[in-house]
Amino acid sequence: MDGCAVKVVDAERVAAVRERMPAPADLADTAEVFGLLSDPNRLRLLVALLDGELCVCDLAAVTGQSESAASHALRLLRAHRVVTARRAGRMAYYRLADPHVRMLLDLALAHAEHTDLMHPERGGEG
Amino acid sequence: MDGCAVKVVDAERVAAVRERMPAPADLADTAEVFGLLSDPNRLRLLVALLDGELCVCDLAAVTGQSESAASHALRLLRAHRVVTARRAGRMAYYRLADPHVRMLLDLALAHAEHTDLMHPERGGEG
DNA sequence: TGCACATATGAATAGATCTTCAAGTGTTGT
DNA sequence: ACAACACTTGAAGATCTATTCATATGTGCA
Repeated sequence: MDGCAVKVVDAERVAAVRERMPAPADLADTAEVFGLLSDPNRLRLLVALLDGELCVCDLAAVTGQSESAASHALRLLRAHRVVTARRAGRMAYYRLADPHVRMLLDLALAHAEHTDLMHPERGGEG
Repeated sequence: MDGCAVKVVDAERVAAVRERMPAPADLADTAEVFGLLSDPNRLRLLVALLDGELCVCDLAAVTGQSESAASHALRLLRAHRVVTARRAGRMAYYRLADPHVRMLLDLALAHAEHTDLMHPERGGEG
């Protein structure tokens, strides 16, 4: 149960916190989801999809990246089941597949905008 | 208003979605926060701090990394105001500084564990 | 069939990130 | 002052990630 090579000050606290630590798999999974949201272009893609589905070329246009880049990003998101694709002829319409990611996006963006209002000095985009 | 080099299928939708797209600075900021949460070790650090403050060596012990690695990670988190440090003699006690990050963590972890219960086949840890 | 289109994919390069090791800062106790 | 301690920092190397260009897949239309 203990294989840690560093010293400990408050052994009791450490043990308690370790107890409550989620399973490594859950942590890894969560970190991966956050990782998917950590790229501005992917984030733009997902925000664009909050309103509903869009095809790849429109997603590329909205997010200002090449279709190839968008496709690569969507592929990643698809692999992690964050989005799903619906094919209609030669078009592919993507939509958000994960309500949990939607919540994360809503929460994070609301706070970003809110924080921006409260602390405009931290950076802005004139 | 339009400097995009790719073609568009549904110009109206594209324009509308562009309207609703948050400011680049907000997007960048949000992506950065997600990026901070996208590393398993940093995530562990933050989860450990959900209960309250801890010193660096205990954080290192809880998260199973070297003190150096923990310190580097905490430095990053501090730089982005996700955690703050309180100094007490030669110890440094870190705590979560950003309620918004706390919400993100709660939400994401709850979902990870929940999803794990519902879809255990996606991966598990003995 | 053949061509144009919408998307997908692969390979390669450039850039970012994480971990480690070594050394630095400031504090406590003798 | 000195040494042990808790933490911080810098630099280097290994690994990951993102973007681009070229090409592939598959659809629709003439």
